Amino acid sequence: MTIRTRFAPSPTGFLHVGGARTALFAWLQARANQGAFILRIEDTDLERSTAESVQAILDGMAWLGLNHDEGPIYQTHRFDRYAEVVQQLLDEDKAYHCYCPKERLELLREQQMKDGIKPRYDGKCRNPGVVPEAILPVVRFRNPPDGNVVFDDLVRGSISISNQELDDLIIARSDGSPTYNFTVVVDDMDMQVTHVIRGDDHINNTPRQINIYHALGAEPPAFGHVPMILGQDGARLSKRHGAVGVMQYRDDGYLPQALLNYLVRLGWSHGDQEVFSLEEMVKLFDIKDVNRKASAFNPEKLDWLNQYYMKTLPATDVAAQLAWHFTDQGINTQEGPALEDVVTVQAERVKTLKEMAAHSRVFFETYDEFDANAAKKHLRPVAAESLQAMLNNLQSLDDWSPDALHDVIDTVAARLEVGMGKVAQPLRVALTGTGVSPSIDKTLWLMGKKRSLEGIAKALDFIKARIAAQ
RNA sequence: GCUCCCUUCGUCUAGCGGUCCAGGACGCGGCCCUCUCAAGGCUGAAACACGAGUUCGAUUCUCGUAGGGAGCGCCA
Repeated sequence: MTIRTRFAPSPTGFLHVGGARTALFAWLQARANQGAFILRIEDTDLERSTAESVQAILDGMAWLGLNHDEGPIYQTHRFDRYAEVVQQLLDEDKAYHCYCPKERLELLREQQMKDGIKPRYDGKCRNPGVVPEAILPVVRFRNPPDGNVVFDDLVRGSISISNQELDDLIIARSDGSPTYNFTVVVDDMDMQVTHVIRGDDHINNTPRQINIYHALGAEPPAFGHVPMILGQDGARLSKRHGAVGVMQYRDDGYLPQALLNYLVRLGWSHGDQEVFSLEEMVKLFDIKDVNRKASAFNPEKLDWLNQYYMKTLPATDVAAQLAWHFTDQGINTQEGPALEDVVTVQAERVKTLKEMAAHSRVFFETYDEFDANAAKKHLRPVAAESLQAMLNNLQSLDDWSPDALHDVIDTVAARLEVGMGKVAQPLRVALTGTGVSPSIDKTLWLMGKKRSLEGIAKALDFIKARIAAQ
């Protein structure tokens, strides 16, 4: 049997990390078994669904690279089908019209809560009675009155609930529109979904959905309920609480590879392995290895993975993503070092691409003035000699490579009989205006000959002015 | 309130009755390296929620307790 999974978000906001991880697990379950992955948009809530949200979800999935084989299928396009199945259930007396006004239901709920029992519909309209004229009925599913629903959850094992806990849920509203628990079943059945992988907030819905499958004469799929993701404070992550959209991670400078790797390790493991490419995940993933416990989102570990991928992915791939951030920060990279070279030297000193772009601005734009503290500390009169020596030696250097540049610095330091630091720090300030940059040879290299010489000259002027002012 | 689910270092996790005075990773501390910042290497502190069973032996099995989460909608 071909494995078929689906991701079925409702378009009421962006794709957040919790949803993204659920999608990833469903996607992996399909890919790991040469199955099919279906994307379905559950937009039956006309009030809250928006086209922008649909687009945001599509964008998020595309950025992560979680491609689907079928869909996106919109539930709003399937209303005829749902109506047909509702009618079928009605005809077979597996569903019935309910005329109970909302007010009565309210009261019932309150009373039941007060009596310490689980609130549920009391079945007043189960048996046909007088049909009130002024009320548009809803359709309720006739849930089995007794027995247990038992299913073997792929991640949690056996779960059992008594039918007496379940009530006759509404499957069609008074305006005829179908409701969630019903449409999922019809869709998963029609789309021949074999493995339903979703958040564990759906565990309680599963038994009633299983009953609907049975009423429809269909075999229920296998269910795998993955745990929630918690915020750093341990509270559930949701659109309203701390969850940011996956596209926000793009904007913040994270690589999709890093986010995917981080997400997959939240709740899933393969021994002690921490780093997984998407290919490896596909090869090693098994829904049975997913944890039962909710896990807290830990930004530091994401940072670590992000840096890891910036360091280890081909520099050209990283550079392609980095370009977006330069543009985003208004940095023109036409004149200056190749972006791959920037990646190569900066990857080990920043956590995100956003930082990388910000810290690399100096390689593309001349700084305005020296950082006061750095200049005060390093652009002292004593530095003039080494800066002048560097200027002289650099002017005649044709091979502007890190190795050659390194030799020049060594030579100057040796001749002046000073340590590397005495030469490097003033030079660093001269080149970048600050006391912090990549190793000095790499900084020179990225800066390029012309701007390096300009910077040194500027620093020498600064020192002269300083001496004159004394 | 009722029902279902969950419980190993701060965090993510390994563990599937003896191999565990519990292993890895992030983070944190120390040392080394060092031209700044990093990166890297070595190293340290840090956990089986609690209580009963079962067993020769429980982190691992069972049951309670406590704590946490979810659901109980004409939302999905």
